[in-house]
Amino acid sequence: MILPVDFYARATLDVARDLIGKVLVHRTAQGTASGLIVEVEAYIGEDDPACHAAAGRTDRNAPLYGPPGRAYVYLNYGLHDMMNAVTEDEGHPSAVLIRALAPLEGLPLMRRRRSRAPWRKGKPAVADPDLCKGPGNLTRALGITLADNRRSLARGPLTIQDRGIAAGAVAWDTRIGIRVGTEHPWRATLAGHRSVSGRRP
DNA sequence: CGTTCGATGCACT
DNA sequence: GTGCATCGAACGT
Repeated sequence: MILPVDFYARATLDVARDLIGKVLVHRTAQGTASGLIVEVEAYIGEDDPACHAAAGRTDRNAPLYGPPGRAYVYLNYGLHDMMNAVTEDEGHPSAVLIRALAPLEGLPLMRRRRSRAPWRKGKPAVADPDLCKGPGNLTRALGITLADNRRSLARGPLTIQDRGIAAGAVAWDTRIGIRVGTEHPWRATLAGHRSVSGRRP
């Protein structure tokens, strides 16, 4: 079942917690790829210094201010596309960053996309549990790009689904990879899962 | 284990 | 011009 817009129109921390164990699916002309969400981070409002809305509204972060249930995709470090799910109500800039998946469907397609990265030329193949480990890696494996920015997650080809998978315990700790706002325990992981990036509580 | 650093594009000052 | 919500390799402990 595809998660409806209502799922996202709630407090961001609740959405983050509930996204653990759901399935991110991307259908493209090359095929379908999907993975179980095992790591997310919440970015909440203009008062959160790590949120892109911290300095107010701009052309780039406008999707954060828009309706919930849309994708907010942006390019980071000139190399990596990051995918967020926009949460809360219009005018309340907040989102959940998808940071890691456990690969489910389309493994050969993911392997092909990962190995196509310029910096992986001539390198050994990525191990299956690592295909979607990290926010830049998962967008590459699923073929998610800036073209998906603002897309509704309630209609294909990019959706998040509830497949009734019984996930384990959710662990909370501080967000990683940021220089400000590190005090908030707004990173949720599927406890101990090996596809989680970085620290693994 | 840990820290450092280059690649790379663009929004923002 | 500066600084990233990164990745992966190189090097130090």
